[in-house]
Amino acid sequence: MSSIQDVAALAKVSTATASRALSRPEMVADGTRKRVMKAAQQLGYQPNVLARSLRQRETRTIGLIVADILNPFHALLAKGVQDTAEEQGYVTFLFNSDEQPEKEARAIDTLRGHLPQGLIVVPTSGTREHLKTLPNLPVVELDRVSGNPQASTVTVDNVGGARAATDHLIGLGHRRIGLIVGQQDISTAVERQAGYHDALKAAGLSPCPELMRSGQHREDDGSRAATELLSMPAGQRPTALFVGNNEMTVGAVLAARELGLRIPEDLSIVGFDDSRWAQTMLPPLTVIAQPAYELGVHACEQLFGLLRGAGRPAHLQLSTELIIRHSTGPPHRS
Amino acid sequence: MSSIQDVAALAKVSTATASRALSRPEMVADGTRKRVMKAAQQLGYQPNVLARSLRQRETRTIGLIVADILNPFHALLAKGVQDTAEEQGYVTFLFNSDEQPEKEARAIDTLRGHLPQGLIVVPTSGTREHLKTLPNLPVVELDRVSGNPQASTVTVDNVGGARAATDHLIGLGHRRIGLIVGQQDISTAVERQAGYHDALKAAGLSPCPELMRSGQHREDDGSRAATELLSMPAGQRPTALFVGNNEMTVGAVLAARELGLRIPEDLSIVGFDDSRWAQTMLPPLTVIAQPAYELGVHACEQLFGLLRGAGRPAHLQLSTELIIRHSTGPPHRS
DNA sequence: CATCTCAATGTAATCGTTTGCAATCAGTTT
DNA sequence: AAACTGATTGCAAACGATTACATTGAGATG
Repeated sequence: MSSIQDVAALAKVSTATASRALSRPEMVADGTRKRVMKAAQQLGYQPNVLARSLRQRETRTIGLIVADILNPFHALLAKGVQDTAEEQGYVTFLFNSDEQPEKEARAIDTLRGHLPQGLIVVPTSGTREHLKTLPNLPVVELDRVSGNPQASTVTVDNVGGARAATDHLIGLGHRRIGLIVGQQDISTAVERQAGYHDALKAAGLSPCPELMRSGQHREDDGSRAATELLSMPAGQRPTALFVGNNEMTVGAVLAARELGLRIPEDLSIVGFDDSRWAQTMLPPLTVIAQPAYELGVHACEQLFGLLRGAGRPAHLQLSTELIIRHSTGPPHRS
Repeated sequence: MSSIQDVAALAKVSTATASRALSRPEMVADGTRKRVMKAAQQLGYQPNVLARSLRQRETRTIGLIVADILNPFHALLAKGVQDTAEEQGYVTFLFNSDEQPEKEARAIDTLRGHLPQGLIVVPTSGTREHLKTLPNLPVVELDRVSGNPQASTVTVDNVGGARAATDHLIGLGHRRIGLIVGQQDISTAVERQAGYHDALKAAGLSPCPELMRSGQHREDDGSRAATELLSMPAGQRPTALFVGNNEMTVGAVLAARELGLRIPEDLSIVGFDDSRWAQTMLPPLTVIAQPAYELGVHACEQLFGLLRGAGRPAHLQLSTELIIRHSTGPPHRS
């Protein structure tokens, strides 16, 4: 790799002038600038980002930690962030916490040494604690919130979404509606459960703990929870399920199939988060859709706001949309 | 952020000693080492990777460019690479080419300035050209090959996989077997087409151009191609399809449904690449499964081999596996 | 006791940029 | 002609680490 020294030598100027010719063209005489440009071109010169960042104390990188890159929702978040960052000339360091606080801690530690100028994180239960090692870094929490008062947040209206899902089921005539959500230490699970509660109460139904399950976010937790709920005796078994995230929804659908329940005749299902899987499964799934890519974009924009010195943390909430497909219908008489 | 200067000052030693205490403990007296360690601890010292890399001319980072992070296959590749790199203390810069050579060129340019020690890339048609700007960088091509003689490659046995898929269909009694693959400038598409050819020839069937379609890798290209093939008059219409990648397979399945064809009664389908979607669609899809995560792991290991100076490029080919589910069956008499 | 050895530490150069400050020089202005 | 201006350019100091080389001093050796 050729350095700016080489360029300067070839153009017969000092490194200072070479540097200025490339990054502050207006400070340099026309002829000189052209000579330097040409030299740079000839040598295929590419500035060494490390040296530049070191000197300028500005790396033009941001960190991004998602909880599960294999989950299409998170992949979309990541793409939204990364595309937006790139537009602004920023490079994204992408890490995966795999929902494990320890892995997240490691990612944060690694990140620290690379001096990102900001961090976007889909928090786990450990995030609030881990972020204390980065006291002055602008942080945006994405999709979930950790309770850290310093951080900006970009989320969806989980309560409203869950409420809409549950209302939809109630409107179809369901009275025993099961709930399956993720871990109780993740904000989205709690909020979606709250929306479910609200809807039941508003309809004069009393939330019943036996119909509610929570677990990890994984497919098999969803499948286990659904199997439990659906194995209840006929009169007590829920006639509909609201499942709080896409992975668990897959599990729930498979469990229902396993038990020979027809959807929607024997069981209605609403999932949270749309996906191609939801669109193409049979029957196509009724869902609460989230603007995943836009969440990522907005998180990144929020972060750039903070970088430009928009002092106080902001909280942006996007809305969700109920998409009615064919996995929901009136309950079977039983 | 505190620097090694701060640590040195607090421990009352020179920066040289502080540095040694932290990275070459054996060179430093016990007592001093402890003092330095403690000081580092107290200040929450984290070495500045930029400065270190600049001095050591070794960044401990690698670049990874995948073609489509939203495609679960690529997400798995990425995870395999990243997990493996992390184990070795390397950080991965992940970029997305979105199958566009220009985006890939930009990614490579950005990467250059960050001085990665190696690059893993899922090539597009432009890769061979773009890599010329990085003449001395160890490169591993993943999943596809660009024809660059410098690069190591980690791929699957596409010819064999496609042959197995086609043989399976032939074995079931199909004679008019349609082929849908990606762009002809991507090695995997070409190889899978070759495998399909081989199988037909070996069975004494003559490959028929009207039954073969290629397009971009996207779902709608698959759907368009399938619609064309399946709209042929009854006697000419293929009774089975072999589709060369996961995205296009989705499109093909949806097109078949759209046309009211039952799978596998009216149409058998074999896809390339297994996925959750393939497992859970109805009926579950017969596929050629690829070890996606392992591909990523091996690519990373190959790269580390090159970094440690294993001079010549190596070529690793993993095998695929035919998984017979329920999307394939004997042809309907017609 | 002089000398040698070797472990422990310090001094200062280095990596490749950017940038504050000083120097140069041509063209005005007085 | 002296002094001033302002546009170009160069010199050298940073940024924060690592490391070649020099220094120190304590114990071993003759």
